[in-house]
Amino acid sequence: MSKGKYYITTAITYTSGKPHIGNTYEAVLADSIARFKRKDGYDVFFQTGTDEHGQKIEIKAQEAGVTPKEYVDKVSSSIRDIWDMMGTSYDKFIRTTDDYHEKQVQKIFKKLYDQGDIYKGAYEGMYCTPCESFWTESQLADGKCPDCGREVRPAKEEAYFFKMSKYADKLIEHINAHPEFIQPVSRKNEMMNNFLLPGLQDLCVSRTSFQWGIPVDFDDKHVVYVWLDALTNYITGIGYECGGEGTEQYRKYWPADLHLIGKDIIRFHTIYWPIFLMALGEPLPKQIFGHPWLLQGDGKMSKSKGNVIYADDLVDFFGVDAVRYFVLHEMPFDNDGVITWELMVERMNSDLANTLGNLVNRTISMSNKYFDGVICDKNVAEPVDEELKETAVQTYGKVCKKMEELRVADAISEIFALFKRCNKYIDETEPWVLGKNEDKKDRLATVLYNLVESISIGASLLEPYMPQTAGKIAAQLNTTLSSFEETTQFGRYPSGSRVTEKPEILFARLDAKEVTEKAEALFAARRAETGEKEEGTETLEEIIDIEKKPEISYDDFAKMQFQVGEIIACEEVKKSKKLLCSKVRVGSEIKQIVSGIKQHYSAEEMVGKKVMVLVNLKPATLAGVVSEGMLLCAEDAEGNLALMTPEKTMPAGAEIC
RNA sequence: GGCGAGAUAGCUCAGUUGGCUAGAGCAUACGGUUCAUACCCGUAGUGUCGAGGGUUCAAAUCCCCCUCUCGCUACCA
Repeated sequence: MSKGKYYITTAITYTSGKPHIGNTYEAVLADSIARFKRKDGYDVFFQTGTDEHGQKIEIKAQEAGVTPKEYVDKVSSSIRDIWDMMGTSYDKFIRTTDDYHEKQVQKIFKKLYDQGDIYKGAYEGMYCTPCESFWTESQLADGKCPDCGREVRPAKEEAYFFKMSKYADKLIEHINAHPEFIQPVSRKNEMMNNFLLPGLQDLCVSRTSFQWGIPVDFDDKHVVYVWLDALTNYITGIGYECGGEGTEQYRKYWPADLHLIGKDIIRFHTIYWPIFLMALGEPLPKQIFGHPWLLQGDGKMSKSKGNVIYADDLVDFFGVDAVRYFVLHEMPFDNDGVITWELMVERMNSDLANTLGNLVNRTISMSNKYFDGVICDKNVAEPVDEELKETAVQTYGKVCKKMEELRVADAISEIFALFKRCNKYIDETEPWVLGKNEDKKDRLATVLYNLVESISIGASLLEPYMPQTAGKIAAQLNTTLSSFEETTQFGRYPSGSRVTEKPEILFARLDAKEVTEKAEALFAARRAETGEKEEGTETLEEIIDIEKKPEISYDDFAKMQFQVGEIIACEEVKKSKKLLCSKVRVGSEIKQIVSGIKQHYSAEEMVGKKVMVLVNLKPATLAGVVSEGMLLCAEDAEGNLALMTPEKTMPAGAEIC
């Protein structure tokens, strides 16, 4: 009976805050695949969960005045609530703070250390004691400190590293031998060309800069790097035991058949994760699919704009299944999808309300009108019936084919093609004409039977994607949903059954303008709310935390000379995407300074600005152009830059101290 | 700068190994119908298939070059 096991995972969601619709999309996509496979006869295990360690969470908890654990408990359960609301049928919701997970991660770390794959090394390579600075190999000048020219030595700041290079060749081989391993294939090239072929750097797999992580049990100053922690959830969640056989469940389900992840974390899943597994001697997952993103159409989503769309907003407006339909349908295979309120309404009206909802409604209405709701197959067939029946019984095969390639949107379209065919069938058979002629009663009954049966088949196929709706349709038709196998036979609907008297509207038509206005009001309210909070607590917008650097002495600071500079000319650096070359007057001197800010400032608008310049920086050549200093900028979390300018008018050359 | 993807109807996109008047959905217009949630069915479209050149009996499809967009990556003092 069973077609075998199928283990599918989503990425685990980071518990730093409420997930937006993009995260939810992944859960719904995985869910529809899991439900499809389950119904298709596979023994499915679907795992999702939350990733709960790291510095960001430590800081967020501190801000909120709670312990990290209290913080993640709250966020994790809210994420789980959203997944539940969306009807995701996960078999396991793992949290990286679960004790069995933490224990296994510690064991894994120890094992890798004992077998020499993880070694204790120095972070950032070279250290110059007088300057108290770390330098990477590439920063060194003739093997010496670029600052003072003195000898450097390996750093004292210790950290654990993983020997990535040891397994690189094996991984390259594997990827080449299994073209389906990384999906979509375009991602495969990126990984190969940018990381694997040039040679992998060893990965630092421990941190000492914060506490909120899994401690390295034999060296408790260190916590395990979040990715090593997070990735292993895929095995710990189903019972992996380091150094042992693992549970029966583990032996049954591993390796995973599909890791569904966002395209932004492909690198971790296609390089680091397989290498960790190789080191552990475990088989590699069969496929990693980096899905595209769901973007908001009108400008980027941001909390400060107050226009972030959350799953529960959409559910309030449209209902769970409509949202599931939308995210699944609107997401193409390898391009990013767009979400706007207008598009939501359009899909809602044309596909859900008109094509599907109205079809069910009109069919039931006619059944009630002509036969008091009793559906009987009188077997008065006509040639037109054949085409409908054929479409109905063949849909499963078409859906299946699309699902094999993970083309979920296309699979759903196939089902809707059946519903459209039903509408056409009504037009062809003209039941209202048959209804006027007593001799045609039996023909009319047959037509309605065919319709009800076709709709039942469609609903059964729709179940993995829109489970609630499928159930509602079946209930209105007073039947139960069929297995996939059964949808390939026409005529399973029990003749003589009675459909509901009063069909409930499945999807109400919506007015785009009203919805947009309502959404705008919601956002305005939200902005007002965050605005109040800002005033009340003095926390403005988003705060950003960056990695802390070691304390420096005043002498260190005094070495740097900052002055106000006036930009008197500026042009683009031809060969570069990001560089602008400015002529900056600093006192009586004119310096040429190259800066990576082309994406934020045009050459024209640079001219005339008074900016903060680090003037005594050693000159360097960038993209073939000499740069004799540095323009200072502030940078936000998205990488937007703002030049630092004096708050009052100051002459070029004024010292900044 | 390196690697890669893409540019097709107003919009979102399909077009397998080059082959007959280039397609689908939505939106638009017109016609039909009335069971139904002003719904459904049909018809009609418009396209220099990004620009230019080449191979071929034949190119949206292959080759060259150009422009633009996007992704990853490097640089971003």
